[in-house]
Amino acid sequence: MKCEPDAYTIDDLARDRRASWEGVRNYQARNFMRDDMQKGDGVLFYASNADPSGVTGVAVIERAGYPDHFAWTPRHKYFDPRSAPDAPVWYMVDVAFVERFPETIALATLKATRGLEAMMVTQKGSRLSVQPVTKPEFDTVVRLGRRRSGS
DNA sequence: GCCAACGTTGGC
DNA sequence: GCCAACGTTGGC
Repeated sequence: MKCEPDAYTIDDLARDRRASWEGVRNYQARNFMRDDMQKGDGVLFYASNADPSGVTGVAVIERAGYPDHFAWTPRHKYFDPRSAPDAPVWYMVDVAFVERFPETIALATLKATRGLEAMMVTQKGSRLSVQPVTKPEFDTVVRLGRRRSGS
């Protein structure tokens, strides 16, 4: 799951311990949250538009997809008149903090790592803010994150 | 700040 | 339903 550091970081999540992931306004990303993400699923926290951009830590799905009520909150920045309580258009999940990597695993590192060639985020033009990750990919990235800590 | 890639909108 | 115009994302 991607987020720009200006908006939210893994450190923010470490402090808050839990956060709702509202504001996703892309249908494909919504479908992943609404249909596929289950409580207990691992999450790679990705800082986009960062220096460097990359995976900064791990979270876990704390609550599976549910309607993004900010979409029907007038004057909220995520308001969308197409969505309504009886016919929600947008969905969100809740995530909980798991761990923060000592160093960002930069996108360039992900691209250079064997086993991540097919990972969505390493593909050109990969803009989706919520992307599926396979178990082997997840494990490979977590291993990278921990290796850099010397642990 | 540039700009390629991509998604969405809307005229026809 | 096509597709040009436009807006956004996000790496660099």
